[in-house]
Amino acid sequence: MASLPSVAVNGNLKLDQEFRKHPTSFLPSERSTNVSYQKSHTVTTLNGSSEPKSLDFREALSMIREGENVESTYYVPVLQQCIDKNSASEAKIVHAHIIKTGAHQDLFVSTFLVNVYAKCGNMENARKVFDNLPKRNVISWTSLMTGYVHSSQPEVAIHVFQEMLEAGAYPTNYTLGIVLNACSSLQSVNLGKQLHAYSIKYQIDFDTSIGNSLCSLYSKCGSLESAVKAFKKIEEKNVISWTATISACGDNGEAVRGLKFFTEMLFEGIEPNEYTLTSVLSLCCLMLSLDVGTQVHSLSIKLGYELNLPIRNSIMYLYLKCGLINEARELFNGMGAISLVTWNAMIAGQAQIMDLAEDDLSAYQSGTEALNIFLKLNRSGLKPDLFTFSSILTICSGLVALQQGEQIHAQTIKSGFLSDRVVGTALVNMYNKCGSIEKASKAFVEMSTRTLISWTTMIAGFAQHGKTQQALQLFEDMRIAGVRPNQVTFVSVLSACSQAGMVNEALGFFEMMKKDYRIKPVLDHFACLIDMYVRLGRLEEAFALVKKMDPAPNEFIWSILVAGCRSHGNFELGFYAAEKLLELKPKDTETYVLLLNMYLSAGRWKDVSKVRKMMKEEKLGKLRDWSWISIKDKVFSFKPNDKSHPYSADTHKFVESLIDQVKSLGYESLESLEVIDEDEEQTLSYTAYHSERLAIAFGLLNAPNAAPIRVVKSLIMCRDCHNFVKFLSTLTGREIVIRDSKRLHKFVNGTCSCGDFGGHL
DNA sequence: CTAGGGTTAG
Repeated sequence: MASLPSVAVNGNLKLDQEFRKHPTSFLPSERSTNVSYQKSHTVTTLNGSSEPKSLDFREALSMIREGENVESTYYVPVLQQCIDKNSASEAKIVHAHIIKTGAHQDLFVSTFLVNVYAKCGNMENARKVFDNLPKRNVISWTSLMTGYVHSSQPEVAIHVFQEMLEAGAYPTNYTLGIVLNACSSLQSVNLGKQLHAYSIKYQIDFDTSIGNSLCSLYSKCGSLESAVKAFKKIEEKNVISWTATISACGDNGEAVRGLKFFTEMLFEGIEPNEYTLTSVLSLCCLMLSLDVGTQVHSLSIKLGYELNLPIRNSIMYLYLKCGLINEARELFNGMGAISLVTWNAMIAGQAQIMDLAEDDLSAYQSGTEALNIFLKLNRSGLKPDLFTFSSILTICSGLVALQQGEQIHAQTIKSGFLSDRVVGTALVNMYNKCGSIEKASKAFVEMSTRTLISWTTMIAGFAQHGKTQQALQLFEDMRIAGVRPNQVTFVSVLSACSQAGMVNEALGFFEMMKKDYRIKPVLDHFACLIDMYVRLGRLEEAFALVKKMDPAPNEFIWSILVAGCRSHGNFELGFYAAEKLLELKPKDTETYVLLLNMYLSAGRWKDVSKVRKMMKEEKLGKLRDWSWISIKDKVFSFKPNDKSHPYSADTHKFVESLIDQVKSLGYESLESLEVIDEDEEQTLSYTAYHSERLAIAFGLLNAPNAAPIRVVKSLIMCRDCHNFVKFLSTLTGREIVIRDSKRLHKFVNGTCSCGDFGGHL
């Protein structure tokens, strides 16, 4: 198929001229004759009864003998079976038989054959048969288009539509529905709107199949209101109409509204089918509502869908989203037949759990679990698809598992899924999160097309790596490319400015966001600005902004201030902020640790012991210092002063010797005031064996020479360790990447990408 | 008409 002129997708099809030739094709009478053609064609079966009988297709074929008086309709039930079984290979056998008996001369049979190949996804054969048709009619055109839409070639479908109009064929309501579906896949609102306009003009916008397609078209293009309008216009709403509307709400994040439609539908006495139920379950995922999910589950069992795979997949995913890992796993193990979607849901669910995990240990566990599932999937014989790859790359990002990530990168190239924009973006993010900005930008540059999220990811990557100029340049490039930044993009842009202390630029972008893009600032934007002032020690300005900001400051904002005031020694403001923090986030370990550190810094020892006592009384959990490093395929984890490993003696000794060596470069160990681990009731913890030091030392001893060291840490790095690692990077000439609970640190030659911000260290 | 995917911040 020749490449499609771009005008067909984005521009004007000159529908008016084409349709004006045949305006009557939209009239209901015309429509019904078209539709009835297919349905009224009587199915005469071999035994003469008018009831179609279920037969094995080979058996059926053997009864149609060459040379005998072949009725073309003999083939109908046989071909129908191919469709039901979705078997293109069986269709080929029947096709061969048809040619032998000469039945391919029959227009009805060959038209049906186009439909069979299209439905079974063999578009080459569908097109071949179509091209050899003695005569084309609306059914063969529409069958061909349906096939292209279902085999993810919507642009070809639209091209076929164009051909059809040029050939002077009459589109039916069903044809228009299919073209609208193609528009949805292409996100081509323009063409969709043209078709909509014509359906209004010829007064068929109330038609069920057109309305259904319009509803999902507008939904996919992000316009829920238009989708609902299209739905309301439909005179005879069927299950599909309701389902389309419910999933439109889900796709646009309005789960509650979707549920309302669902209850309304039940009230109207329309029975939901498997599609409806899966859509409703995905609403439950959005709302994290296990409660509603369980009710829907019971309803689906009542309606006979207990063993339905899509529904089971949805339930399993819901369990994972709600953190019920064991229930999900039980369901997973108990499922006889599973599909790729099942695997994907399992992997994506782990990514979700990882994201929501309270502590790094459980995040790490679900990450490794996901990697295991991915391995099993690869062994199962099924081929991972674009969904699998984007999820598993996200898992690698979370684990800072560069080696696995690189292997998967290779796999995406081989399988061809790297061309997918979401997979490409996930890859860029993986390299970002693993501290490999060069590979990230290479992956970004190599993408053939990019989405807003791709640009944002790359900008964030530069920002995280302290490459402010590149981040801002890319932001310009993005605007020049005509991509409209969103709220998230501006968070990254502002944080880039914040790191570099570029106050005027930051304020400029903040104004640009509000005025030029009409994006309402959210807490995150203010957090960046406040963070910027705090870094520069301009606490008064930070406070001024906090006072007048809208929305009102949350606990994050206050904790930035507390930490900032402490590191700049402004205790008066610091205690004020701490009070606010305590109001918003009481009974929280992190809050108390911040407070404790502040008292320690201020030398208020009585308050220190008071806070400690309170922490005990409140039975607050402890912050656990924990780091891990992955070397080849194995992961090694470290606790502070960890003596549990068989190799720990060597590692400890090595840390001591490293400390001695960096001292000659000018390192002085600070007395750390941070309370990292309360396990041993120490007043001040001994920083020499903070977990990341052990992990780094272990990496230096065991990873290949000159390879970068990558460590993940469960807490924020303390100032002393941060300083230590800077010296270490000079000493060893190695790149050391540490991702702590707040940010990424990439140490090269004595400097860190985080810009040495002391506020939270 | 259906289930599963990518971005930010402290």
